[in-house]
Amino acid sequence: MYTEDGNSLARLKAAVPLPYFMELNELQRQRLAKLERLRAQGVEPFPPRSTRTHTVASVLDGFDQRIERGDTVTVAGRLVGARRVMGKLAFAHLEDESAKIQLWLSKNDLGAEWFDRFRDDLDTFDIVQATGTLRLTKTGEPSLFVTELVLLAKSLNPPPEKWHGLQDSEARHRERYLDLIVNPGVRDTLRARAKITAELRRFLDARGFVEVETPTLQPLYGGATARPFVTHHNQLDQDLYLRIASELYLKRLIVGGMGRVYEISKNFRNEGVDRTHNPEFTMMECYQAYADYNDVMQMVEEMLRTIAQNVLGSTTVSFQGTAIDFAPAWQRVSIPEAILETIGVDILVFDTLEALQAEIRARSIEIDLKPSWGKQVDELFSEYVQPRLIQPTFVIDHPVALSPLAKRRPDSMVLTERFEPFVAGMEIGNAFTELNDPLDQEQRFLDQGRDYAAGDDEAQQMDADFINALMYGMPPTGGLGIGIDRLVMLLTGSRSIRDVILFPLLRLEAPQ
RNA sequence: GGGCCUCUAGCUCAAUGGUAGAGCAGUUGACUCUUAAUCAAUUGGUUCAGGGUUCGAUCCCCUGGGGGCCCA
Repeated sequence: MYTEDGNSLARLKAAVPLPYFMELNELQRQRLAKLERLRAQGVEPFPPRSTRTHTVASVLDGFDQRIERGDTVTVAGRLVGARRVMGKLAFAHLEDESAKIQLWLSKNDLGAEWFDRFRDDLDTFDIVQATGTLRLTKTGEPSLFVTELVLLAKSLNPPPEKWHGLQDSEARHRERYLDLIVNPGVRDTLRARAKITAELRRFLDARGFVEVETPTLQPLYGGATARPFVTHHNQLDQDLYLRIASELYLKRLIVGGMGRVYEISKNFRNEGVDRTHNPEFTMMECYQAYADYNDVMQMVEEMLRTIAQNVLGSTTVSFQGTAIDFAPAWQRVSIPEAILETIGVDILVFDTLEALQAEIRARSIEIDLKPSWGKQVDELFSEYVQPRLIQPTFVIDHPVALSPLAKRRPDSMVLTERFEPFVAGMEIGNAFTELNDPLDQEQRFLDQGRDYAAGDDEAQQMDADFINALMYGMPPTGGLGIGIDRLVMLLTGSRSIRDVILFPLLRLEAPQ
C-alpha cells in the first residue's frame, strides 16, 4: 500500500527520478518507486552476495526426510509466476538454475515487516533469498515455509503474460535473456548443445585427435565456396577476411606431421539468413592422415550414433514429426546415379554445360539454368534429390568442378572421393579424401580463379602458401566438416537455426 | 533478390472508414492451504514511421522500417 490517500501513483511518478538514458513505462516506474521506497527503509535492493545453503533441486531431493529432520535451508532465485497473497498468507514460486519450489509465507511466522514488504514492494521476477523449513501443502506440493526473506536483486522490467508467455519471435531473439527466463525449452536446447559439443570432443579426443586453434582473421580466405566478410587491420594497413573455413590451415598442420587434428570454431559467411543459415555459425573440422573418405564415412556413422546415444539415450530422434535413426549403416547415394534415376538425365554423358542444358530442355525439366556444368549438376541435385534424403544418407561422387580441394576418384577424371552427410533434407557436413597433389591443386585454384573472373564471387582464391605446404608432401588424408548448429537442430528437434543459436543475427532495430 | 503474412497497452490478442477494447499483469481494497487463487474497484495507447485519400483512417492507397513463412 503506497499511502493512506490511495491515489499516490501520480505523485510517485513525479517524485521518482528517472534514468536519463531511457524512458520508463508505467510498470517500470512503479517498480522503480518500490525500489526507492525499499532503499528509504534501509533495504539494499542489490546486495553484493547471498548466503544460500542449497540449490532448489538439492532441497527437493530427499524432501520427505528433510521434513522429518526439520531441516532449515536457504535457497535463492527468481520469483516466477503469480504471487498469491491472501490477507495474512501468501504463496509464490522461486526458481533457480536447478528447479522451482513453492514459497509459503505466513504473516505470523515471517513477521509483519517482511510479509508487508513482500506484498507491497516485491514483484514477480525479483531475485530473493528465502530461509525456512519444509512442508507439504494440503495438495501435496513441496513448499518452503519461509521464516526469513532477503531481497537479492530488484527487477525493474515486468514479466510477460503469465499464461501465453512471450510468443513474439522477434522479441524472443532480441531479448533472449527474457526468452530464457520464461521459455524453459530454450535452456534445454542450450544444455543439449553443450552436451553435443562435449560428446563430440570426447569422441575425437578418444581417437587421438588433437584440438587446435587456427586464425579467424586471415589474409586470404579459402576452404569453402562462400563470400567472406572483410575487415581491416589499421596498423598493418591491410585487409583481412573473417574465416569461412578452417580447412587450409588444418591441412597445413597435417603437412607438419600432426597426424590427427580438429577444430571447433566460428565460420563467417557473407550470405543470406534463413531457416538453416546464420552468417556466423559453428563448424567442426577434423583431418586424419593415412585415412581416406571411406574411413571418414565410417567415423561419421560412429560419431553420430555415439552422440545421439549419449545425448538422447537413443539413436532415434524425432525431428518435426519424422523418426530419424542415426544407427549405421547409412545409405549411400551417388549424385550421377540419383539424378539419372530421378529425372533420367545422365550427367556423365551430357558432360558439358551446353549438352546438359540441351538435354534439360529436351526433357522439359523445370530447373533454373546455371552458368557452369558443375553448378547445373548441383542445381539438379538440390532440386530433385536432396529433399528426399530424410534418413541419414551419404551423398557421394561429387564432380571435380564443385570440389576444388578433393582428390579425384582413381577411375574418373570428373568425380571426386567426396561425401556429404544429409539428414532431414539438410546438408550437415562435407568430407573428402584430401587433394595432396600440389600440381593438381594449383590447377584447381587456377580454374577457380577463372570462375571468379567470370563472375562467381563464391569461387576460391589462389593460396600460394598452401601450395607451398603441399610441395613438402602431405600424406593421404581424410578430412571432415560437420555443421554444429544443424546437428543441434536435428538432435533437439529445432525447426530453425535461430532456435539453437542464442543470439542470431538480426537487423538493427528501427530507430524509434 | 521475389511473393505472401504480420506489427494495436508491459505481454497475449480484438476492433463495417464513425468515441481504440478485452484477458493477463499492475494499482487500491477484502481474504491464513493457493495452483491461470477468488471477489470488488481501477490505471495504462505516438495503433511501427512518414505521406496521401476522406467530413472522419487502427482499417483504404503510397513510400520506408522490423519480424515470420515460402520461393530463389
